[in-house]
Amino acid sequence: MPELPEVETMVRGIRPHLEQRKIRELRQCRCRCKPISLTPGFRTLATRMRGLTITSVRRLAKRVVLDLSDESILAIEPRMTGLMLLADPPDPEHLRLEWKLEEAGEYDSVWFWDRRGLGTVRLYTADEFKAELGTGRLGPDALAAALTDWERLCQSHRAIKVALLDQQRIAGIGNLYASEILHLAQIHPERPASNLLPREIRALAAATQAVLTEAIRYEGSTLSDGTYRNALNRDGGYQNAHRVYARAGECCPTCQTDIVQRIVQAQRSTFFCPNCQPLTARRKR
DNA sequence: ATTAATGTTCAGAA
DNA sequence: TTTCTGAACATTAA
Repeated sequence: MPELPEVETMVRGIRPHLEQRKIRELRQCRCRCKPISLTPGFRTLATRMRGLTITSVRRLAKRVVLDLSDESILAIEPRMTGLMLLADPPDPEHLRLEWKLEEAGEYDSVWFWDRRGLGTVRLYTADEFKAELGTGRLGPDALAAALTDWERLCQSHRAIKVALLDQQRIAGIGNLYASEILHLAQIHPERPASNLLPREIRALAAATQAVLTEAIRYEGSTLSDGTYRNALNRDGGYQNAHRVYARAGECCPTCQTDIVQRIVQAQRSTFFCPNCQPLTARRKR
C-alpha cells in the first residue's frame, strides 16, 4: 500500500529511535506464510548486519533505507502491505523480521510486518546500491522533481495517469495519489501526457507538491482494509481528505456538481470528476 | 465462489 | 523503440 507519504511517515516514525543505535541481531519471525524475498538469504543477512550501527534512516522513493556503519545499505520495499513498526503490530502472524537493538532505548526492536508478503528486503554494498538504485531505475523523487523532469515525463504518449506511475520518470507516486494529484490539477487521467499544455505541466508539478505534502502532514492514508499504519500502529488521516480516490458515485467535493467516476487504466482503478477534469484542455489564460 | 486491493516485474504481442 | 496486456508474486476481505 504505501506510497511516498506513507513511506515518509514510516521513516519519520522510526528515525529518532534507530539512528546511532547498534543492531544486536536480526531475527526471522516464524509465521506459517511463505517467507518474503530476502537478498541475500536470511543467514547471510543476519551475519552481515549483526553489530553494525544504523547511521541514518531515509526514504528513497517508496523504500525505507538504512545506512549502516560498514557502508552497506539496507533497502526495505514494503510493496502492498509492508510496515515498519516500533511496537504493537496489527497481528503477530505477519511479523516477518525483527532487528533487535543493542543499547537500551524507548524501543528495543524494529519490525518489518507484511500481510501479503510481497515486500522485499535487500542489503547492498555501496557499489551495488549505486548500480541498482542510483540512476536509471529510479527517476527524481516526486517531492524534488524540477520542471524539466515533469517535461520529460510529458514526452511520453501514454495516458498521463499511467505515466505518473512510471517510477523511472518521477519516483514515489502510486495509484492512490495519482488520482488525487490529477483531480487537484484538473487534468483528465486519459489525456495523453504529450498533449498537456505548458501551464498544465506546471499545474501537475504544483498539485503533486500540494497533495504529497498535505498527505505527509496527515501521516498518510489508511484505507478501509486498514492495512497501513504508522510506526506505532496508528491510522493515517489523509483518507478523510481524499477528493476522488475510492469515492466513485459520490458527489465531487470540488464542484459539487458531477459524480466521481471509476475507470480502469493499465488494469488499475482510476477515479476522477468529469466536470473538474475535462478531456479537452480548457482554453483560457 | 468471485473480485479487488496503496506495488513491481516479466514475457509476449501490437 | 514504445506501449499495452496479462500474469505472477501471496493474502485477505467484501
